[in-house]
Amino acid sequence: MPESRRHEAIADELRRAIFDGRYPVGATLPSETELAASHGASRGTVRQAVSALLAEGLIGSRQGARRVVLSTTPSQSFTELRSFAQWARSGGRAAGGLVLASAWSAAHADEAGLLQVRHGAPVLRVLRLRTLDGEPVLLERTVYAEWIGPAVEALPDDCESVTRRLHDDTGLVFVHGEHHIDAVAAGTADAAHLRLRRGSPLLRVRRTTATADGRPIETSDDRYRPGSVVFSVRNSTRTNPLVRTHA
Amino acid sequence: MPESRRHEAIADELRRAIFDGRYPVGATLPSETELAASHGASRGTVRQAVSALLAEGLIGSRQGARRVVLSTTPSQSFTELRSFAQWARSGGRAAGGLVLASAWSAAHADEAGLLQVRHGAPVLRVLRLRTLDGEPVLLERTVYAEWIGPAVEALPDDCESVTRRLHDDTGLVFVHGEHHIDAVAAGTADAAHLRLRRGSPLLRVRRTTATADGRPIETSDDRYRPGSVVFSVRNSTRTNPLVRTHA
DNA sequence: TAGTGGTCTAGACCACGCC
DNA sequence: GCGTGGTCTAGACCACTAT
Repeated sequence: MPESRRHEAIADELRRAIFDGRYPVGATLPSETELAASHGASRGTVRQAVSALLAEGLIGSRQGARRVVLSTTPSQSFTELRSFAQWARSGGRAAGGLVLASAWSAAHADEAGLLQVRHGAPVLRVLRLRTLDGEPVLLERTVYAEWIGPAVEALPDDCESVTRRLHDDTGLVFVHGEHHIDAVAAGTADAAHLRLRRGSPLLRVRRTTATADGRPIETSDDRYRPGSVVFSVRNSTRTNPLVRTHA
Repeated sequence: MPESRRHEAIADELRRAIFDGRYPVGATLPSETELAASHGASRGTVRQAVSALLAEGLIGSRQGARRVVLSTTPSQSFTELRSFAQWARSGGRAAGGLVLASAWSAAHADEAGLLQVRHGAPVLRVLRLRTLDGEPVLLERTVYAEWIGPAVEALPDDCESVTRRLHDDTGLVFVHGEHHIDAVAAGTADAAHLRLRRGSPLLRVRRTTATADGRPIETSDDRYRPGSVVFSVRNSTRTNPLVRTHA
Protein backbone atom coordinates (compact mmCIF):
# COMPACT_ATOMS: atom_id res chain seq x y z
CA MET A 1 0.00 0.00 0.00
CA PRO A 2 1.61 3.19 -1.22
CA GLU A 3 1.86 6.00 1.29
CA SER A 4 -0.25 9.00 0.27
CA ARG A 5 1.87 11.63 1.99
CA ARG A 6 4.92 12.21 -0.15
CA HIS A 7 7.28 12.86 2.74
CA GLU A 8 6.16 9.59 4.34
CA ALA A 9 6.70 7.75 1.08
CA ILE A 10 10.26 9.08 0.87
CA ALA A 11 10.90 8.26 4.54
CA ASP A 12 9.54 4.73 4.04
CA GLU A 13 11.75 4.22 1.02
CA LEU A 14 14.83 5.31 2.96
CA ARG A 15 13.91 3.17 5.97
CA ARG A 16 13.51 0.11 3.76
CA ALA A 17 16.88 0.78 2.15
CA ILE A 18 18.50 1.04 5.59
CA PHE A 19 16.81 -2.08 7.00
CA ASP A 20 17.63 -4.04 3.83
CA GLY A 21 21.31 -3.27 4.23
CA ARG A 22 21.61 -1.05 1.17
CA TYR A 23 22.91 1.63 3.55
CA PRO A 24 24.91 -0.10 6.30
CA VAL A 25 25.97 1.65 9.49
CA GLY A 26 28.45 4.37 8.60
CA ALA A 27 27.21 4.82 5.01
CA THR A 28 26.16 8.24 3.75
CA LEU A 29 22.72 9.01 2.32
CA PRO A 30 22.20 10.80 -1.02
CA SER A 31 22.08 14.59 -0.75
CA GLU A 32 18.79 16.43 -0.34
CA THR A 33 19.04 17.70 -3.91
CA GLU A 34 19.53 14.19 -5.27
CA LEU A 35 16.64 12.78 -3.25
CA ALA A 36 14.40 15.67 -4.34
CA ALA A 37 15.23 15.02 -7.99
CA SER A 38 14.83 11.24 -7.81
CA HIS A 39 11.47 11.48 -6.05
CA GLY A 40 10.21 14.46 -8.02
CA ALA A 41 9.62 16.39 -4.81
CA SER A 42 10.81 19.71 -3.45
CA ARG A 43 13.69 20.00 -1.05
CA GLY A 44 11.33 20.91 1.79
CA THR A 45 9.47 17.64 1.44
CA VAL A 46 12.73 15.68 1.42
CA ARG A 47 13.83 17.47 4.59
CA GLN A 48 10.54 16.51 6.26
CA ALA A 49 11.27 12.88 5.38
CA VAL A 50 14.84 12.76 6.66
CA SER A 51 13.91 14.64 9.83
CA ALA A 52 11.66 11.68 10.69
CA LEU A 53 14.61 9.29 10.42
CA LEU A 54 16.66 11.75 12.45
CA ALA A 55 14.07 11.67 15.24
CA GLU A 56 14.12 7.86 15.17
CA GLY A 57 17.87 7.94 15.69
CA LEU A 58 18.49 6.05 12.45
CA ILE A 59 20.69 8.75 10.94
CA GLY A 60 22.91 11.58 12.11
CA SER A 61 23.10 14.99 10.49
CA ARG A 62 25.74 17.76 10.49
CA GLN A 63 25.79 20.97 8.54
CA GLY A 64 28.14 20.67 5.59
CA ALA A 65 28.45 16.88 5.54
CA ARG A 66 26.14 14.20 4.16
CA ARG A 67 23.83 12.35 6.52
CA VAL A 68 25.27 9.20 8.07
CA VAL A 69 23.49 5.95 8.98
CA LEU A 70 23.83 5.38 12.73
CA SER A 71 21.65 2.33 13.27
CA THR A 72 19.76 -0.25 11.24
CA THR A 73 17.38 -1.31 14.01
CA PRO A 74 13.71 -0.43 13.41
CA SER A 75 11.96 1.57 16.10
CA GLN A 76 8.47 0.75 17.28
CA SER A 77 5.21 2.57 16.81
CA PHE A 78 3.77 4.13 19.94
CA THR A 79 0.97 1.56 19.83
CA GLU A 80 3.42 -1.33 19.89
CA LEU A 81 5.04 0.20 22.93
CA ARG A 82 1.72 0.92 24.60
CA SER A 83 0.02 -2.40 23.99
CA PHE A 84 1.53 -5.48 25.58
CA ALA A 85 -0.40 -7.75 23.21
CA GLN A 86 0.62 -5.94 20.03
CA TRP A 87 4.24 -5.82 21.16
CA ALA A 88 4.22 -9.54 21.89
CA ARG A 89 2.67 -10.35 18.52
CA SER A 90 5.26 -8.29 16.65
CA GLY A 91 7.90 -10.46 18.33
CA GLY A 92 6.06 -13.64 17.34
CA ARG A 93 5.04 -14.50 20.90
CA ALA A 94 1.64 -15.22 22.43
CA ALA A 95 0.36 -12.69 24.97
CA GLY A 96 -2.07 -13.57 27.73
CA GLY A 97 -3.82 -11.48 30.34
CA LEU A 98 -5.79 -12.09 33.50
CA VAL A 99 -7.56 -9.64 35.79
CA LEU A 100 -6.75 -10.53 39.40
CA ALA A 101 -8.71 -7.71 41.01
CA SER A 102 -10.84 -4.76 39.97
CA ALA A 103 -12.51 -2.17 42.19
CA TRP A 104 -13.57 1.47 42.37
CA SER A 105 -12.05 3.66 45.05
CA ALA A 106 -10.92 7.22 45.75
CA ALA A 107 -7.93 8.74 43.93
CA HIS A 108 -4.83 9.34 46.06
CA ALA A 109 -3.15 12.73 45.86
CA ASP A 110 -0.44 11.59 43.42
CA GLU A 111 -2.93 9.76 41.19
CA ALA A 112 -5.25 12.77 41.16
CA GLY A 113 -2.37 14.87 39.88
CA LEU A 114 -1.42 12.41 37.15
CA LEU A 115 -5.02 11.88 35.98
CA GLN A 116 -5.91 15.57 36.39
CA VAL A 117 -8.94 14.83 38.57
CA ARG A 118 -9.73 16.14 42.04
CA HIS A 119 -8.28 14.42 45.11
CA GLY A 120 -10.69 11.65 46.19
CA ALA A 121 -12.47 11.41 42.83
CA PRO A 122 -13.64 7.88 41.97
CA VAL A 123 -11.14 5.83 39.96
CA LEU A 124 -11.07 2.22 38.82
CA ARG A 125 -8.13 0.16 40.08
CA VAL A 126 -7.24 -2.99 38.15
CA LEU A 127 -4.56 -5.56 38.99
CA ARG A 128 -3.64 -7.53 35.89
CA LEU A 129 -1.14 -10.31 35.29
CA ARG A 130 0.38 -10.57 31.81
CA THR A 131 1.95 -13.66 30.34
CA LEU A 132 4.25 -14.36 27.39
CA ASP A 133 3.93 -17.88 25.98
CA GLY A 134 2.23 -18.85 29.23
CA GLU A 135 4.97 -17.49 31.50
CA PRO A 136 4.05 -14.63 33.86
CA VAL A 137 6.29 -11.67 33.04
CA LEU A 138 4.44 -8.52 34.06
CA LEU A 139 2.21 -7.37 36.89
CA GLU A 140 0.20 -4.23 36.09
CA ARG A 141 -1.44 -2.02 38.69
CA THR A 142 -3.52 0.34 36.58
CA VAL A 143 -5.70 3.25 37.70
CA TYR A 144 -8.33 4.40 35.18
CA ALA A 145 -10.04 7.79 35.15
CA GLU A 146 -13.74 7.78 35.98
CA TRP A 147 -14.94 8.48 32.42
CA ILE A 148 -13.25 5.41 30.94
CA GLY A 149 -13.75 3.05 33.91
CA PRO A 150 -17.13 1.57 32.84
CA ALA A 151 -15.72 0.57 29.42
CA VAL A 152 -12.80 -1.16 31.16
CA GLU A 153 -15.12 -3.01 33.55
CA ALA A 154 -17.11 -4.32 30.58
CA LEU A 155 -14.07 -6.15 29.21
CA PRO A 156 -13.69 -9.89 29.80
CA ASP A 157 -11.28 -10.85 32.59
CA ASP A 158 -8.96 -12.67 30.23
CA CYS A 159 -8.97 -9.96 27.58
CA GLU A 160 -5.82 -10.39 25.52
CA SER A 161 -5.48 -6.84 24.23
CA VAL A 162 -7.10 -4.14 26.35
CA THR A 163 -5.88 -1.42 24.01
CA ARG A 164 -7.46 -3.10 21.01
CA ARG A 165 -10.80 -3.75 22.69
CA LEU A 166 -11.09 -0.24 24.09
CA HIS A 167 -10.37 1.19 20.66
CA ASP A 168 -12.94 -1.03 18.95
CA ASP A 169 -15.61 -0.54 21.63
CA THR A 170 -15.29 3.18 22.34
CA GLY A 171 -13.08 4.64 19.60
CA LEU A 172 -10.52 5.55 22.25
CA VAL A 173 -7.04 6.26 20.94
CA PHE A 174 -3.95 6.39 23.15
CA VAL A 175 -1.78 9.17 21.77
CA HIS A 176 0.57 10.54 24.42
CA GLY A 177 2.53 8.76 27.11
CA GLU A 178 5.04 9.43 29.84
CA HIS A 179 7.23 6.66 31.23
CA HIS A 180 9.33 6.62 34.42
CA ILE A 181 11.69 3.67 34.68
CA ASP A 182 13.53 2.37 37.76
CA ALA A 183 14.26 -0.82 39.67
CA VAL A 184 12.53 -2.09 42.82
CA ALA A 185 12.61 -5.19 45.00
CA ALA A 186 9.67 -7.55 44.62
CA GLY A 187 7.07 -7.26 47.37
CA THR A 188 5.02 -10.17 48.67
CA ALA A 189 2.28 -9.85 46.05
CA ASP A 190 4.78 -9.27 43.22
CA ALA A 191 6.74 -12.37 44.22
CA ALA A 192 3.68 -14.57 44.44
CA HIS A 193 2.20 -13.61 41.06
CA LEU A 194 5.47 -13.45 39.10
CA ARG A 195 6.70 -16.66 40.77
CA LEU A 196 9.98 -15.41 42.20
CA ARG A 197 11.45 -14.71 45.63
CA ARG A 198 10.58 -11.65 47.68
CA GLY A 199 13.30 -9.04 47.27
CA SER A 200 14.15 -10.12 43.71
CA PRO A 201 14.94 -7.27 41.30
CA LEU A 202 12.04 -6.01 39.17
CA LEU A 203 12.05 -3.45 36.38
CA ARG A 204 9.36 -0.92 37.24
CA VAL A 205 7.72 1.35 34.66
CA ARG A 206 5.30 3.95 35.94
CA ARG A 207 3.39 5.35 32.99
CA THR A 208 0.54 7.71 32.27
CA THR A 209 -1.35 7.76 28.97
CA ALA A 210 -3.54 10.47 27.44
CA THR A 211 -5.78 11.11 24.43
CA ALA A 212 -4.92 13.33 21.46
CA ASP A 213 -6.17 16.44 23.27
CA GLY A 214 -4.15 15.64 26.38
CA ARG A 215 -6.91 14.17 28.56
CA PRO A 216 -5.37 11.53 30.87
CA ILE A 217 -6.81 8.04 30.51
CA GLU A 218 -4.88 5.86 32.92
CA THR A 219 -1.79 5.69 35.07
CA SER A 220 -0.07 2.43 35.84
CA ASP A 221 2.70 0.81 37.87
CA ASP A 222 4.07 -2.04 35.74
CA ARG A 223 6.59 -4.50 37.16
CA TYR A 224 8.54 -6.73 34.80
CA ARG A 225 10.21 -9.99 35.69
CA PRO A 226 13.94 -9.49 35.13
CA GLY A 227 15.34 -10.86 31.92
CA SER A 228 12.05 -10.70 30.06
CA VAL A 229 12.21 -7.18 28.72
CA VAL A 230 14.57 -4.28 27.98
CA PHE A 231 13.68 -0.65 27.28
CA SER A 232 15.77 1.17 24.69
CA VAL A 233 16.20 4.78 23.65
CA ARG A 234 18.29 6.34 20.91
CA ASN A 235 19.09 10.00 21.29
CA SER A 236 21.44 12.77 20.31
CA THR A 237 22.33 16.38 21.05
CA ARG A 238 19.57 17.47 18.69
CA THR A 239 16.80 15.16 19.84
CA ASN A 240 16.90 14.03 23.43
CA PRO A 241 13.74 12.43 24.79
CA LEU A 242 15.38 10.56 27.65
CA VAL A 243 15.70 12.24 31.03
CA ARG A 244 17.45 11.05 34.16
CA THR A 245 15.95 12.37 37.39
CA HIS A 246 16.67 12.09 41.08
CA ALA A 247 14.41 9.59 42.77
CA MET B 1 21.69 36.12 25.48
CA PRO B 2 19.29 36.39 22.58
CA GLU B 3 19.05 33.33 20.33
CA SER B 4 20.30 34.06 16.82
CA ARG B 5 18.17 31.47 15.06
CA ARG B 6 14.65 32.83 14.83
CA HIS B 7 12.91 29.48 15.23
CA GLU B 8 14.93 28.83 18.39
CA ALA B 9 14.03 32.28 19.72
CA ILE B 10 10.33 31.55 19.21
CA ALA B 11 10.69 28.09 20.77
CA ASP B 12 12.51 29.57 23.78
CA GLU B 13 9.82 32.17 24.23
CA LEU B 14 7.10 29.50 24.20
CA ARG B 15 9.06 27.25 26.58
CA ARG B 16 9.50 30.10 29.03
CA ALA B 17 5.78 30.86 28.86
CA ILE B 18 4.96 27.20 29.57
CA PHE B 19 7.47 26.83 32.44
CA ASP B 20 6.34 30.15 33.94
CA GLY B 21 2.76 28.91 34.10
CA ARG B 22 1.36 31.31 31.51
CA TYR B 23 0.17 28.22 29.63
CA PRO B 24 -0.80 25.58 32.20
CA VAL B 25 -1.40 21.92 31.30
CA GLY B 26 -4.47 21.75 29.08
CA ALA B 27 -4.19 25.34 27.78
CA THR B 28 -4.10 26.02 24.05
CA LEU B 29 -1.28 27.89 22.31
CA PRO B 30 -1.84 30.80 19.89
CA SER B 31 -2.38 29.77 16.27
CA GLU B 32 0.54 29.58 13.84
CA THR B 33 -0.73 32.69 12.07
CA GLU B 34 -0.87 34.65 15.32
CA LEU B 35 2.63 33.55 16.36
CA ALA B 36 4.00 34.38 12.92
CA ALA B 37 2.50 37.86 13.10
CA SER B 38 3.62 38.57 16.66
CA HIS B 39 7.18 37.44 15.97
CA GLY B 40 7.39 38.93 12.50
CA ALA B 41 8.33 35.54 11.06
CA SER B 42 6.91 33.31 8.37
CA ARG B 43 4.61 30.40 9.15
CA GLY B 44 7.34 27.92 8.25
CA THR B 45 9.65 29.30 10.92
CA VAL B 46 6.88 29.15 13.51
CA ARG B 47 6.21 25.52 12.59
CA GLN B 48 9.89 24.72 13.06
CA ALA B 49 9.69 26.21 16.56
CA VAL B 50 6.58 24.36 17.69
CA SER B 51 7.85 21.08 16.24
CA ALA B 52 10.73 21.30 18.71
CA LEU B 53 8.28 21.53 21.61
CA LEU B 54 6.33 18.67 20.06
CA ALA B 55 9.46 16.50 20.04
CA GLU B 56 10.09 17.36 23.69
CA GLY B 57 6.59 16.16 24.53
CA LEU B 58 5.64 19.56 25.93
CA ILE B 59 2.68 20.02 23.58
CA GLY B 60 0.30 17.91 21.55
CA SER B 61 -0.90 18.71 18.05
CA ARG B 62 -3.91 17.64 15.99
CA GLN B 63 -4.98 18.81 12.58
CA GLY B 64 -7.81 21.33 12.86
CA ALA B 65 -7.44 22.08 16.57
CA ARG B 66 -5.07 24.40 18.39
CA ARG B 67 -1.98 22.93 20.07
CA VAL B 68 -2.43 21.84 23.66
CA VAL B 69 0.05 21.99 26.54
CA LEU B 70 0.71 18.43 27.80
CA SER B 71 3.46 18.96 30.33
CA THR B 72 5.28 21.81 32.05
CA THR B 73 8.40 19.81 33.00
CA PRO B 74 11.64 20.84 31.24
CA SER B 75 13.57 18.14 29.41
CA GLN B 76 17.34 17.79 29.62
CA SER B 77 20.04 18.42 27.09
CA PHE B 78 21.81 15.34 25.81
CA THR B 79 24.95 16.46 27.64
CA GLU B 80 23.16 16.57 30.97
CA LEU B 81 21.97 13.03 30.36
CA ARG B 82 25.38 11.86 29.21
CA SER B 83 27.51 13.43 31.92
CA PHE B 84 26.97 12.29 35.49
CA ALA B 85 28.74 15.37 36.85
CA GLN B 86 26.74 17.87 34.80
CA TRP B 87 23.50 16.11 35.66
CA ALA B 88 24.34 16.18 39.36
CA ARG B 89 25.24 19.86 39.24
CA SER B 90 21.96 20.78 37.50
CA GLY B 91 20.20 19.14 40.46
CA GLY B 92 22.33 21.07 42.94
CA ARG B 93 24.23 18.01 44.13
CA ALA B 94 27.95 17.29 44.35
CA ALA B 95 29.28 14.55 42.06
CA GLY B 96 32.39 12.53 42.83
CA GLY B 97 34.25 9.90 40.85
CA LEU B 98 36.93 7.35 41.55
CA VAL B 99 38.68 4.97 39.19
CA LEU B 100 38.86 1.53 40.83
CA ALA B 101 40.57 -0.25 37.95
CA SER B 102 41.86 0.52 34.47
CA ALA B 103 43.47 -1.86 31.97
CA TRP B 104 43.87 -2.62 28.27
CA SER B 105 42.57 -5.94 26.94
CA ALA B 106 41.01 -7.52 23.89
CA ALA B 107 37.45 -6.63 22.79
CA HIS B 108 34.84 -9.34 23.26
CA ALA B 109 32.55 -10.15 20.36
CA ASP B 110 29.64 -8.04 21.64
CA GLU B 111 31.88 -5.09 22.46
CA ALA B 112 33.55 -5.27 19.06
CA GLY B 113 30.11 -4.99 17.47
CA LEU B 114 29.07 -2.02 19.59
CA LEU B 115 32.36 -0.15 19.10
CA GLN B 116 32.64 -1.15 15.43
CA VAL B 117 36.13 -2.57 15.83
CA ARG B 118 37.39 -6.04 14.98
CA HIS B 119 37.01 -8.89 17.47
CA GLY B 120 40.05 -8.93 19.75
CA ALA B 121 41.09 -5.33 19.04
CA PRO B 122 42.65 -3.55 22.02
CA VAL B 123 40.22 -1.64 24.21
CA LEU B 124 40.56 0.21 27.50
CA ARG B 125 38.41 -1.10 30.36
CA VAL B 126 37.69 1.24 33.25
CA LEU B 127 35.78 0.50 36.46
CA ARG B 128 34.57 3.73 38.04
CA LEU B 129 32.54 4.44 41.16
CA ARG B 130 30.37 7.56 41.15
CA THR B 131 29.11 9.34 44.24
CA LEU B 132 26.39 11.89 44.91
CA ASP B 133 27.02 14.03 47.99
CA GLY B 134 29.54 11.42 49.09
CA GLU B 135 27.16 8.46 48.78
CA PRO B 136 28.06 5.78 46.22
CA VAL B 137 25.18 5.54 43.73
CA LEU B 138 26.60 4.25 40.47
CA LEU B 139 29.15 1.67 39.34
CA GLU B 140 30.32 2.16 35.74
CA ARG B 141 32.06 -0.50 33.70
CA THR B 142 33.17 1.41 30.61
CA VAL B 143 34.97 0.12 27.52
CA TYR B 144 36.75 2.76 25.41
CA ALA B 145 37.74 2.39 21.78
CA GLU B 146 41.49 2.27 21.11
CA TRP B 147 41.71 5.76 19.55
CA ILE B 148 40.35 7.51 22.65
CA GLY B 149 41.91 5.24 25.29
CA PRO B 150 45.16 7.17 25.80
CA ALA B 151 43.26 10.41 26.50
CA VAL B 152 41.17 8.58 29.09
CA GLU B 153 44.25 7.09 30.77
CA ALA B 154 45.74 10.58 31.09
CA LEU B 155 42.86 11.72 33.28
CA PRO B 156 43.30 11.88 37.06
CA ASP B 157 41.78 8.96 38.99
CA ASP B 158 39.37 11.19 40.88
CA CYS B 159 38.31 13.17 37.82
CA GLU B 160 34.93 14.67 38.58
CA SER B 161 33.67 15.13 35.03
CA VAL B 162 35.18 12.81 32.44
CA THR B 163 33.00 14.27 29.71
CA ARG B 164 34.16 17.81 30.46
CA ARG B 165 37.84 16.91 30.63
CA LEU B 166 37.80 14.89 27.42
CA HIS B 167 36.10 17.77 25.65
CA ASP B 168 38.60 20.33 26.92
CA ASP B 169 41.66 18.12 26.29
CA THR B 170 40.83 16.62 22.92
CA GLY B 171 37.85 18.55 21.55
CA LEU B 172 35.80 15.37 21.66
CA VAL B 173 32.04 15.84 21.53
CA PHE B 174 29.54 13.16 22.47
CA VAL B 175 26.63 13.51 20.04
CA HIS B 176 24.71 10.26 19.69
CA GLY B 177 23.75 7.70 22.28
CA GLU B 178 21.83 4.48 22.65
CA HIS B 179 20.54 3.33 26.03
CA HIS B 180 19.23 -0.11 27.05
CA ILE B 181 17.56 -0.17 30.44
CA ASP B 182 16.70 -3.19 32.59
CA ALA B 183 17.02 -4.50 36.15
CA VAL B 184 19.59 -6.97 37.50
CA ALA B 185 20.55 -8.42 40.85
CA ALA B 186 23.72 -7.06 42.42
CA GLY B 187 26.75 -9.30 42.02
CA THR B 188 29.53 -9.56 44.60
CA ALA B 189 31.53 -6.61 43.25
CA ASP B 190 28.40 -4.47 42.78
CA ALA B 191 27.32 -5.15 46.35
CA ALA B 192 30.71 -4.35 47.84
CA HIS B 193 31.20 -1.03 46.01
CA LEU B 194 27.62 0.22 46.28
CA ARG B 195 27.36 -0.93 49.89
CA LEU B 196 24.32 -3.13 49.66
CA ARG B 197 23.53 -6.86 49.87
CA ARG B 198 24.25 -9.32 47.07
CA GLY B 199 21.08 -9.93 45.08
CA SER B 200 19.67 -6.44 45.72
CA PRO B 201 17.88 -4.86 42.76
CA LEU B 202 19.96 -2.55 40.57
CA LEU B 203 18.88 -0.40 37.62
CA ARG B 204 21.19 -1.26 34.76
CA VAL B 205 21.79 1.04 31.78
CA ARG B 206 23.90 -0.29 28.97
CA ARG B 207 24.85 2.60 26.73
CA THR B 208 26.99 3.31 23.70
CA THR B 209 28.06 6.81 22.69
CA ALA B 210 29.32 8.08 19.35
CA THR B 211 30.69 11.24 17.72
CA ALA B 212 28.82 13.48 15.29
CA ASP B 213 29.82 11.30 12.33
CA GLY B 214 28.72 8.13 14.08
CA ARG B 215 32.11 6.84 15.23
CA PRO B 216 31.62 4.89 18.50
CA ILE B 217 33.59 6.24 21.47
CA GLU B 218 32.67 4.03 24.39
CA THR B 219 30.20 1.44 25.59
CA SER B 220 29.31 1.06 29.23
CA ASP B 221 27.40 -1.05 31.75
CA ASP B 222 26.14 1.35 34.43
CA ARG B 223 24.48 0.03 37.59
CA TYR B 224 22.53 2.42 39.77
CA ARG B 225 21.69 1.94 43.42
CA PRO B 226 17.90 1.70 43.64
CA GLY B 227 16.08 4.82 44.74
CA SER B 228 18.81 7.17 43.54
CA VAL B 229 17.72 7.71 39.97
CA VAL B 230 14.77 7.41 37.58
CA PHE B 231 14.80 7.52 33.78
CA SER B 232 11.90 9.26 32.07
CA VAL B 233 10.60 9.44 28.51
CA ARG B 234 7.70 11.37 27.02
CA ASN B 235 6.37 10.09 23.74
CA SER B 236 3.39 10.04 21.39
CA THR B 237 2.07 8.40 18.25
CA ARG B 238 4.00 10.94 16.23
CA THR B 239 7.31 10.81 18.05
CA ASN B 240 8.22 7.56 19.75
CA PRO B 241 11.82 7.19 20.85
CA LEU B 242 11.20 4.50 23.46
CA VAL B 243 11.35 0.86 22.46
CA ARG B 244 10.56 -2.24 24.50
CA THR B 245 12.48 -5.32 23.43
CA HIS B 246 12.66 -8.94 24.46
CA ALA B 247 15.65 -9.66 26.63
C1' DT C 1 -18.55 27.66 7.29
C1' DA C 2 -14.54 29.78 9.24
C1' DG C 3 -10.33 28.72 11.45
C1' DT C 4 -6.59 25.62 12.22
C1' DG C 5 -2.85 22.63 11.45
C1' DG C 6 -0.70 19.37 7.72
C1' DT C 7 1.46 19.18 3.22
C1' DC C 8 4.00 20.96 -0.60
C1' DT C 9 6.41 24.18 -3.67
C1' DA C 10 10.24 27.22 -5.51
C1' DG C 11 13.07 30.09 -4.48
C1' DA C 12 16.94 32.56 -1.52
C1' DC C 13 20.97 33.09 1.54
C1' DC C 14 24.16 31.36 4.96
C1' DA C 15 27.52 28.28 7.77
C1' DC C 16 30.12 24.54 7.53
C1' DG C 17 32.83 20.34 5.64
C1' DC C 18 35.71 18.64 2.63
C1' DC C 19 39.13 18.51 -0.93
C1' DG D 1 35.67 26.72 -3.96
C1' DC D 2 32.07 23.78 -4.26
C1' DG D 3 28.76 20.90 -2.33
C1' DT D 4 26.14 20.12 1.73
C1' DG D 5 22.83 20.79 5.18
C1' DG D 6 20.45 24.72 8.11
C1' DT D 7 17.44 28.70 7.95
C1' DC D 8 13.82 31.53 6.14
C1' DT D 9 10.22 33.31 3.03
C1' DA D 10 5.56 33.68 0.63
C1' DG D 11 2.50 31.52 -1.28
C1' DA D 12 -0.88 27.52 -2.29
C1' DC D 13 -4.12 23.72 -1.38
C1' DC D 14 -6.10 20.21 1.60
C1' DA D 15 -8.05 17.72 5.87
C1' DC D 16 -9.89 18.30 9.90
C1' DT D 17 -12.16 20.71 14.15
C1' DA D 18 -15.18 23.53 16.05
C1' DT D 19 -19.45 26.14 16.16
